Amino acid sequence: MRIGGVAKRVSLWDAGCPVARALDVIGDWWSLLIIRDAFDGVRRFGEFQTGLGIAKGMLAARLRALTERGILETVPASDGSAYKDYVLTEKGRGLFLVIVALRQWGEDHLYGPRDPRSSLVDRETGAPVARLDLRAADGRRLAWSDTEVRKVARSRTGGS
Amino acid sequence: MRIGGVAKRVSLWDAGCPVARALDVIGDWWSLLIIRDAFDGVRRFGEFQTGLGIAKGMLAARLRALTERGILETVPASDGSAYKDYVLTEKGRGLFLVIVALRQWGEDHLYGPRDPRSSLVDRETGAPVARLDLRAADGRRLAWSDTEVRKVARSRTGGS
DNA sequence: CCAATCTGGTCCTAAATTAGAACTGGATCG
DNA sequence: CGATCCAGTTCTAATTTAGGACCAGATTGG
Repeated sequence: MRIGGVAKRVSLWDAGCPVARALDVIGDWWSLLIIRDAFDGVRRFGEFQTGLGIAKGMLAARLRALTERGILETVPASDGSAYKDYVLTEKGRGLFLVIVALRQWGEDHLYGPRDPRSSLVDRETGAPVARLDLRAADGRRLAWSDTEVRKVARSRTGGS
Repeated sequence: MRIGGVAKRVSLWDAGCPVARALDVIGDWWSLLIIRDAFDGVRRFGEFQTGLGIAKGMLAARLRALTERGILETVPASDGSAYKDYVLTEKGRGLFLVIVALRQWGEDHLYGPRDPRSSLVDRETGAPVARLDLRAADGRRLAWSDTEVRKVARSRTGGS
């Protein structure tokens, strides 16, 4: 007997691991790109749609999900029209360093020295921002091998 | 006439934006969780499979893709058996700060004060690591609104 | 050495998700 | 007021995912 599985996407929410839970919220193909555009000042449905090249149905579903999860909120359009803007909440703005970390990794490992790419700069000086680094509570720089995940209770869904 | 679309997943690779290109490589549902587990010392197929609760077919496909993309590599099993281990390459280890940024955001916004969760600590002192922060080249702390993405040439695929 | 079990996959099927295009209804513009 | 724009919704087809069954080597136990 050979019955097919149920393809319902698994949820990562019930994990003791904040990484898993974060990915449950923003770990799909489009959410972080929408959020990236929101950081760049994109606010309107149509702007997201043409900028990303995403299907309208997907975009509508993602904007709805991100709004329900408190990452975006809708406000009256800033141009005075009857439409609405999608803007980041405080929680959504908290994702800035996730975007920056992705950007720096991409710059380091996915482009050749001459490949054209955008760059994140200090608005005041125009110079590229510094690299992120991990530090101990007392300020010492830490490599990944200097750290470990302290596990909590028993959780069946995630290692860390 | 009403024909359905082709559902082939779009590629983000051809973007001038390092964020988009990074997500093209590790932006799916499972890759970052596999990488997270690899940082925690998981090396064997079966360990990933039972730890993540992922279907074996998906896991095999993801490990293959991550290996092809130079994020993981296979080495002879460390226990001397004829099997092989999956370990992070230098490129893969570069994703550590992405995981840390996701973790810190999750800790801040997805858990209540008493919800049990794992924690990343300095191995030497056992104290939680410091929060990531963004700095200018000269060391000034920067908020997201102090930065901007400087766009490059014309790229039709991504805003930043 | 042989059988049972374990490991690391592949293959198949059903269900869910995605892409793309058509359609719709209200807002705006001329 | 008619044409057009904006922001979706709806529909269909293709792809992806989840979950078992299945299978070939490696390992273990007797």
